[in-house]
Amino acid sequence: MDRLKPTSAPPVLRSTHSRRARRPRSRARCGSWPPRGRSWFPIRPRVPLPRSAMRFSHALIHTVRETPSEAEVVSHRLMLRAGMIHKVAAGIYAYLPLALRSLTKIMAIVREEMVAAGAQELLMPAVQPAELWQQSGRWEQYGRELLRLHDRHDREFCLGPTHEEVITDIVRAQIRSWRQLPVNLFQIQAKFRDEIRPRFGLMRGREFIMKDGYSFDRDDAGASATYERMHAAYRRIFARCGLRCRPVEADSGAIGGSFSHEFMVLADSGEDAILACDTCAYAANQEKATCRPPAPPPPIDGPPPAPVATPGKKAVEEVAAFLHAEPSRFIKTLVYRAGERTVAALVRGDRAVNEIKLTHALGASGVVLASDAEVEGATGAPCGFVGPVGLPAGVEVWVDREVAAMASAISGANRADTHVTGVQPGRDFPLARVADLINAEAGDGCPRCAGTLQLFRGIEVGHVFKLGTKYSAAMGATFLDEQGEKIPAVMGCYGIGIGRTMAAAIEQNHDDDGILWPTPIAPFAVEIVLVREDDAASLEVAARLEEALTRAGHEPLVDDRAERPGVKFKDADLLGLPYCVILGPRGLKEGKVEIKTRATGERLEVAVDEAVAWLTTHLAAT
RNA sequence: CGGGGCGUGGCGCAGUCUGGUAGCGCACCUGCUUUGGGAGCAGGGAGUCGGAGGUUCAAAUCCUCUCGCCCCGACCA
Repeated sequence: MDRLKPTSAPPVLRSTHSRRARRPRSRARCGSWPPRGRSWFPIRPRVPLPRSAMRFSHALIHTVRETPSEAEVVSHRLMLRAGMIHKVAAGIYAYLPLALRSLTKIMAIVREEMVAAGAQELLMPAVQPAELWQQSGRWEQYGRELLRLHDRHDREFCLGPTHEEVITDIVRAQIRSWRQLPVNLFQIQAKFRDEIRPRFGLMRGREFIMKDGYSFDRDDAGASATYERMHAAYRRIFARCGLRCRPVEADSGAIGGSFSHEFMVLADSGEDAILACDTCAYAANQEKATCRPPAPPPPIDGPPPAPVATPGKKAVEEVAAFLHAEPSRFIKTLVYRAGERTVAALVRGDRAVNEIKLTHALGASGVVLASDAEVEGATGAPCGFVGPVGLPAGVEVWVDREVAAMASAISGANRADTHVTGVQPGRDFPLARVADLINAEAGDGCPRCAGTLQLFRGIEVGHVFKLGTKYSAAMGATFLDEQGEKIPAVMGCYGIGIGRTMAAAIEQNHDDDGILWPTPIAPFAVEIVLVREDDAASLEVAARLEEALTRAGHEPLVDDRAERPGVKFKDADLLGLPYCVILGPRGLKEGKVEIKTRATGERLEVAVDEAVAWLTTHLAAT
């Protein structure tokens, strides 16, 4: 501020913040006036560009050349470099103007499709009373991910990680009769989940913007129809956002329920593993995916199990190498604690236990791998030498389907430094509890057809659940049916991570230079690079183009900064708007501008007067 | 919560082992030159070295405690 000495230019003359524009182009041209020091005699452009959000020189867009060290994935890195987001705390971000423009477009698409599919928008509070969560039973179930607060009267609240409780509270107060159903309600709002480890920028934040929708139907058939309608709407939403995405069958997780699909954007940086058939449409999250069940074993009648010394060999790999046998010939016995129960899970030596499947099989709320001491206490054998033959009665034995189908296997002997060979499931230990307990892997057979499963990584951008009556029954969201009978509504719930969708779009659409925005969700449609922003003729054309494009509904961003052209080109590539109009004295001499298509790098020269029409045609096509 | 790492101008880092003038690059400000793919020269502003104790004549540096952030794992959208 103290720099504004009498010699500096009066503010009124700062028609633009362009450094060059507010000082004489050339000292020589001005002779020796002013004699020395700062110029107070700026040349104004003939067509001054007023301050505007669409002028780079005044927009809050601060690009950086260096990659911030915290960014691990490309979307995070590019969003930081392009000045789209600002971290306020771990997993908590401010959305700067550029990001918000894109988010707003995604939200508009979501709204359109949700409304078209029969849903109504509402807005619920972010802060929710503990009471509602106690009614659904989730106050206890939901762990520390639920951020709990106390108000000044010491009453308990939480920050909403999701809104089943509140929506059910609303509907039970509003809905009395079957005539009012079905209803389908959604909101777009900031959610808060106190993630153990937020990471990857907007991909897994603690606060995040989510579209969450909830449907209430009279019966299961109605709920299924709504589910299908939402499923279809989601496909349209993600397609319109320019995402290549695939619905996969999913585990319904803590929200509870019976049937669910996740919408996965395929990306190497994805946190979820997906198995998809190479032949049919089967695709599922690895948490849920099954593979083709094994063929029943040929009947054999081998000798009884024989102990074999395996000193110090604990891991399957070690024992397998020691005995010169394939890991797939082993039975791996993993001891879990599920509440008060002690469970032995038997899987083939080359397989990994899927704890979610095990939890479901047990009907438990969760399982934890037992500690070494617990293992030894329960089985009498040190960890690494536990096996199914001769386990104490207190241990509940669960057998994977593949193990049940093994003709003869090697397992721990329940004695230190010893394994047994020739173990025959069914003969040497009971097959009372058999289930699918393993992670399906790439190369496994498809459960639906003769195809083979392949492994992909994906980012979950949307999730649809059929909830059933879990919340409506617990919280009394009932209505009277045609027979005058009071029954709970059948619910569904439908989420879309808005910020995550934007991040996923960048994951899927970028190159070494920056983002390649899909047109429908690009913050602006076109960037006009003023090669020489101090050139009056260029400014005049830029102003005309900007106005015409705006009138045509195209939202241009004009880079009028007093930077060298190279800087502007690099930033244009980084921001990645679909089209870039390069406007400089060189082309203007022939009445032309250059239009660059960001995604392909194609450039062509068009007459100034044709640029708007060209862009209109091409923007409409994408 | 377990394991690992990092906190030094807005950003990226050096300096810490071996205590002694806080430094570099980018960004920012000023001037001049330059101007179609991240310019050059000159000048300048900006840092309680995450915080609190302690040791010492002297602490970014050594010790103790604490807070924050990042990565791997378990958890989850």
